[in-house]
Order: sequence, then structure tokens, then C-alpha cells
Amino acid sequence: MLDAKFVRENLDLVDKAIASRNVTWDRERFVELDKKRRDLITQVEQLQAKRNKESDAIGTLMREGKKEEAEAAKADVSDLKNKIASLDEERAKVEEDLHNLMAAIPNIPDESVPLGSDDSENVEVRRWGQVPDFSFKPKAHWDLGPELNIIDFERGVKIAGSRFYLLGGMGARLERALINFFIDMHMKVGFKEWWPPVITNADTLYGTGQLPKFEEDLFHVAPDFYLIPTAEVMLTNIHRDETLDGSKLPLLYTAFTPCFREEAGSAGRDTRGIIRVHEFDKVEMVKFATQEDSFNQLESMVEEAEACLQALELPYRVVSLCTGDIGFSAAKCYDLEVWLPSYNDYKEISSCSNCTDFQARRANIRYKDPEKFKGTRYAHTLNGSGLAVGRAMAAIIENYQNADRTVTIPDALVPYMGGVTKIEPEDSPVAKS
RNA sequence: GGGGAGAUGGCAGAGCGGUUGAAUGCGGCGGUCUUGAAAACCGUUAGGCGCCUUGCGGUGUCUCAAGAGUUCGAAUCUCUUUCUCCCCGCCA
Repeated sequence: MLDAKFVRENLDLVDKAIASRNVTWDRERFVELDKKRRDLITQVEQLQAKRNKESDAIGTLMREGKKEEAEAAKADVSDLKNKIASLDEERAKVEEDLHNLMAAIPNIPDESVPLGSDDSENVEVRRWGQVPDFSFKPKAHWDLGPELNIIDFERGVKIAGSRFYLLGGMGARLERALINFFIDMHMKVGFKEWWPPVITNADTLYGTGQLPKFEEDLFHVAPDFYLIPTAEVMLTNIHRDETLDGSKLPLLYTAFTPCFREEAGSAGRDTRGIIRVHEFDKVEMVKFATQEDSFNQLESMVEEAEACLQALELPYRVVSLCTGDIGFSAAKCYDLEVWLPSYNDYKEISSCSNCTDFQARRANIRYKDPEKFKGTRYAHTLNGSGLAVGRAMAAIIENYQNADRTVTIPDALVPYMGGVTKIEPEDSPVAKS
């Protein structure tokens, strides 16, 4: 949510910013509703002031025993009351309209975000690692995984449905190893670990910007509940409606959760493998920062996500998303893309965003620091994957595969795999026909 | 699921339908005293929104879980919702 006052005073800037995202807004309607709202507030409050004053006077008359005068005054105020009620109703309507309009406006991209209309215009910032050069024909993880009996797509579909998969044996163990490894990485640099619920409510989803605009991306599980699409939702909302101590910022939070996405409208995209599924595991990082510090914190968050990929020795690149591609709540966003031999390309494995005060205004997350400034300010919120576990597994299987159909475990992960250094094909209990 | 009790400022805890945005205590901040500290004493100590103001600030309004209602006037009365606590039942 943008600040109505800011929008009012920077109409042209907002116009340009929104256009750069390839979306539109109703500028005229904003100006009209904003003006109307303030006019109505002034009118209502003037009448209320009058009512309050006259009611006080009635109180005085009553105490003095001047009953008749009091009765006469009552009739007057009664009249006022009706006027206030109808004006106030109008005000509420205008405020609701304005709020709905504002809630659908995306965040303003930071000046440093490259201009562009879609992902083809994202800008590569840097690359790390050596893309593997196989002496044999490498397999895609959706072929190799089932061959090793560690990923089972057919049974995943059988026991849950399409876009679900099942991990077995060392596949399941690798999933668990990655989760623990990522969380330990973050904790080493000062992140606090959390365990949130994965079911949530509309207020929470509104706070981080999933609602009202993106309901179709979510699993709606009961009249008032949704499955979270990312732990960002829970971690950021931890401090909803709270005022933080500015001297304690930044707060660094991390959590592992499964993430649930309807993936409506993505039929036909990434249909093979474990790249795009309804349920996947992710370790998430969230930061609460001061207004001055948030863009520095974005850079260090990206570095933290990179550290995970570097520790696993997976080749990747960092991309600065262009204005047309950054998310609704973000002012700036970097994607980390890991090399996937099956795609012969880099594929998103982490997305790190600075949402500035956009989510904080919706979720009412503020901070104060009397040493530094008067009053309270909206905090800046950041989130980033560190990392998407399923995609990390796919990257490991594909980048670390050997000619003999085995997969080497990256050194950093070996302690988390109970000393296992290599995944070998696993037995199947199914009778051979 | 059944029954009962609650929800007031950072915390604790008063509150008769009419100078109660809210007593009192604690905590926080500023000051007096002191070589310093403690104690004592004095003062101060919410937020949202609108308007005025270069700024300091001023002013109006709203907020005592949320929403609706009664009333000239509601923290106080009525209804609904949410949440918390206790007892019983069920249960990983």
C-alpha cells in the first residue's frame, strides 16, 4: 500500500512508476476520491465538534436543574446527529472506495531497478561457478530421480494428484539435509529460527500483499483459511500491528515451511520434474530494517542466499529484475538462478526483495527510536528464499550426476547426510512381472 | 463439543451514562538534591486521521478487543463477532 499523501503530492512520479510496471491505475479517480474524502472529514468533524460542545452544555444544564432549557437543546442536537450520520456514511463509502483503489496499486520501483516490460529485459548482475562440462550425456532430474528410485512422480500423482511428487530413501534424506543445512547457514550469520503455522487467515495474507489481488494463486482450505504460499507471509506478519524498537533493527528471521501454490494459469509450464509443483519446501529469510538501511540489507540478503549456493558449489547467476517483472509488493528484487543442465539454462532458485514500507503500511509494522527521530515510522520489510529446497535438490541431482548413474553429495552436505557421499540406485519392493 | 469467567494506556489495576483520553501504582523519560549513585521530591510519559504552520507546534476528531445499536451525550446500557482463561468431554 502506498501512502495516500505521497501519491497526492507526487502524481506524475506515481504515474511513471506504475506505467514502468506495465500496469495501469485510475489517477483521476484517486484525485477525486482523495479530495472528497478530506472534504467529508472536515465537514463531519466540524459537526461533531459542535455536537460535543452542545452535549456538554446539556450536561451542565441538567446539573443546574434547568430541565426545560435542556430539553430544547436536545432537540437541536438531535438534528445535528442525523446530519452527521448521513455525512459519515458517505465518508465511509468514499474511504472504502479509496482503500480498494490503493490496495490494488503496486509498490513503486526503486530508481536502481532496470526499466523493462518483462523478464527478457532483466539484467544479469554477476555469475558464479563453472557450468559443468559432462563427458557423457547428462540426464534430467525427472529421469535420473526415478531411475535412482529417490523421486517418484507416478506415485506422487496417485496419492495426491498432478503436480505432486514423492521422495523416497536418499531423496527424502537429501530434502531433510538441505533444510537443516540452509537453516544452519543462516543461523551462523545471526538469523533467528522460527516455526510458523502453514495455515493462515485473510488478514495475514492482506498484510503481505497476496490478498486481495492474488487469491487465485492460493489454496483456500476452509471458509476462513488458506495455505501459505511462502513463509514470508508468516515471518513478516509476526510483527503486524506492532511498534518495534528501532535500535534493535535489523531483525533477521528465518523459517523452514512447506509452501502451497495453486499454480492456476501456469498449465503447461515446467510440467516435468520438481520445478513447479503444488507443494514444495523452502527456507525463507525475512528482515525488518530501518528506512535508511533496507537497501544495504537487500544486498547482504542476496549474498547470504549466494553463500548457500557457493557452499553447495552450484553454478548460478544473479539477476536484477526489471520494472515489468518485479513482484507486486517489491521496490527492488534480485533473483538467483541456478544452472540446470536439463534446461541448458539458469532457473530461479531464490528471489530476494526489498518491499520498503509497502507491506509495513498494510500490516502496520512500525518502529521508533527516540535517540534518532521523533514519532514512529513504518519499517522496511525484506524477504528472500534461502533457498527453495526442491529446486536445490534438482540442481544437485543434475549438476552432480556421474556417468555410472550415481549422484555425488556436495561436501558441505555430507555431514547432514549421515556421512553418505554418493546416492546409488535404490531397490524397489514391487514384484517383477 | 458442553458449561463458566473475562478483554481498559508499556505493564499492573480503578472506573457513578455527562470537564474520563481515562484515577492509582510500577516502568520509561526530564529535572531538583548529591562528589557520583541510590533514595526522596517535582514534572512528563499513546496512537490514527483532518486542518493550520517553513519549523517548533497548535487545533479538531476518532480510538477503553472488533462491529452495530440505544441516548442530546457511552469505557460505562443492549446485540453480534473475535480472542483469552477455567472446568467437563474427546484427542496426536
